[in-house]
Amino acid sequence: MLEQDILAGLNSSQEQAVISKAKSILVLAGAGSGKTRVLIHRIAWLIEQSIAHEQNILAVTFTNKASHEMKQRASAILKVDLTQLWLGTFHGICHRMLRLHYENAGLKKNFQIIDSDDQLKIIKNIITELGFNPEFIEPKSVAHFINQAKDQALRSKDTKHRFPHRPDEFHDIYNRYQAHCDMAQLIDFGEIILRVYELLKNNDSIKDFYHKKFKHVLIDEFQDTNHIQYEWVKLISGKEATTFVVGDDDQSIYAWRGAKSDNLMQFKKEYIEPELIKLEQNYRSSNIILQAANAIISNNLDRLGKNLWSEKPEGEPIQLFDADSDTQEAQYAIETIKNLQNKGETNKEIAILYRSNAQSRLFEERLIFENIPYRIYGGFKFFDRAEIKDVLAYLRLITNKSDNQALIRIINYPARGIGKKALESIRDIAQEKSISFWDACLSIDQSQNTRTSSSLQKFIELISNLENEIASADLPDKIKATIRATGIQQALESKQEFSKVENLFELVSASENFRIDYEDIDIDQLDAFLSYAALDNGDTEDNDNAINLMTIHSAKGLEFNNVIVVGMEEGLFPHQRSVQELNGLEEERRLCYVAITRAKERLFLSYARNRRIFGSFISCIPSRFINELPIKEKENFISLSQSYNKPSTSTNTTKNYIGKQVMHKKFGLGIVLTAEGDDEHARVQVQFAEKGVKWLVLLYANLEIVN
DNA sequence: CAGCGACATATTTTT
DNA sequence: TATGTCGCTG
Repeated sequence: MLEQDILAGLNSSQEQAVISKAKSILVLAGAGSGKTRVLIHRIAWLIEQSIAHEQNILAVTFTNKASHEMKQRASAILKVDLTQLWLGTFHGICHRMLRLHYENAGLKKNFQIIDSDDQLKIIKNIITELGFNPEFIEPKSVAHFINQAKDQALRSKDTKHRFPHRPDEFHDIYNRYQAHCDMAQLIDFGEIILRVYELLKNNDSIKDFYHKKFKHVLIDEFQDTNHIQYEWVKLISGKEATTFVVGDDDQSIYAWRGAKSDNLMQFKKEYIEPELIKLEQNYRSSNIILQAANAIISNNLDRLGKNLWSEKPEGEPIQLFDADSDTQEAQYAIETIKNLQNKGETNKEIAILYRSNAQSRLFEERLIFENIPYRIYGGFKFFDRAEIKDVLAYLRLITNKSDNQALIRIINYPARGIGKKALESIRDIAQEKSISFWDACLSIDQSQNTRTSSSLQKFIELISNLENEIASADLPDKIKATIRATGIQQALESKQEFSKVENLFELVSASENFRIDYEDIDIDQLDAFLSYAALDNGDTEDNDNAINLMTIHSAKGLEFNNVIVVGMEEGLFPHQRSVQELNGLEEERRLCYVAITRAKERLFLSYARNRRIFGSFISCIPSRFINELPIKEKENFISLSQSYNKPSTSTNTTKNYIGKQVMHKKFGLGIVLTAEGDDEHARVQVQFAEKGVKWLVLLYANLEIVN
């Protein structure tokens, strides 16, 4: 492989980033500017030029998808299998480190990862145990509190003075929750990072090991890192390491989850003279689309500043559709799709993007009606399906008898006569003797001779026999045996739930394809698979040619020839609740920026004047983001509107004002937000550009409709 | 212990 | 509207 091949086709900024020899490098990469490419090519460059061996490189992403893609593309360029390269998600990398140093991290070899579902269940149990009222101490708030604390590297002993406004119960539950997880050898998502953070902080020899190992640390989507991830990056990079971070503050859309795009600035301040490289040439979108994106995002004040440009032609105008109703909007989307199909566009190059999941329904209905294949992203994850979790719970219990959560899940599924009462007494015994639920089961079994105890006896035998049976079997056989011996398959079949049975066999084939990536880890195949199930959503690349439906959040990182952004209305997008949050509006605007920049060739925007929300119709006004578009340049936009229901003329006139731009002699230019009343009582609420929001009686106000 | 009706609840969710 | 959770009853 020649040097030119790795650098071929890169623009000068991209090349600068790829070959930079600075100690710390901050790449501000605009949407569609080839950021993934730069990361991949830099890894290839470092290896190819023998600047670093692959085992001396650490590359971190946020999603499994991104890390898979990077690994694949990097090894394609180098034409080698990059087995020694540490490339993965924050959680994947940290999990690997915990497996390597489990003892130093205070864990046993068979520790397991729990998802947010399990976490919530444990918290609920603890709230009940402590006798708190879940009406006041909401399990979800507590979960959020705990996760937030862990994201800031805070243990329960620290939270009391850091969050003094929180009720004492929160701190107590956190304390108890962590004790429970430690006992059961379970770690939640936040814990994966926190444990490694503490491990590196407190164990110099392990830290030194990684400082010697990793000479190049590369982080993707840096704007999405939270506090502890940022600190983790600092900890794992030694004095000799080069730190290379890539991010885009304009695409920070996870601030509500604790992501701090400020970390980009922080990096600039904290690292010694980082080389700042901006990737501003966009290769993705037509110029008209790019100009629209730039216009939107320029309304944000909190920006590092970047101006995307493109050598691409203007391209096709953006279509703006003014729909009477949400159903008409759906109809519009379908017509648009059909037109695109007639132009030869394939379905997988068409996406419908919306702000919230509930909006997908109408589009689905129309697509089904028209027999157009579609795919919804971000819905159910394979490993989250109940039947899958049931099978895995059996295996979790077998591999780790102190996993109470797993036991609770399956002790009576399929039903075997161990009800609530029996479980209560198990819980009591476990609490009293400070033992696991499993050990509690064993102790009950010995002491009594009742109906429940014979059911328990059978349960214990089932688990023990299964454990023996699969002890030396390979992974797929372990799963097959579990499906069969536990009666899960039978239970589903008798309920005619055949698609769930199919999923069970999909689980078997998932295990057949599973292999442990890490040779350096001494880990049981089953433990590895269970962790994989917790950390990977099991999404498989599917190649069927279907229309893509997803939220804007899940569209980040993707691109399509044709993008239809629907529901561009005040209250929906920007979402009502975000407008009230601190900096919420700017995040919504970034979301809008992300939505627009997904489009390569054609962009369609639509809003509905009336929408059914929670059962009742409400009237809506177009999103402020529509007004922020450079619509004056008419040739760049096609505005479409169809009125099926002609508004009646004399009465009911206020409705015609909603959303319109109006001119008032005293107050100047404004936009009508809502209206009420008829005839001489008709009033409108106007948001004036300079004078704020006012209610005006139409009869006297002398409003002039501008557009 | 399953099944039903009452009741609240209703952004976004990389791991 | 639609979905999930809770508590009571058969």
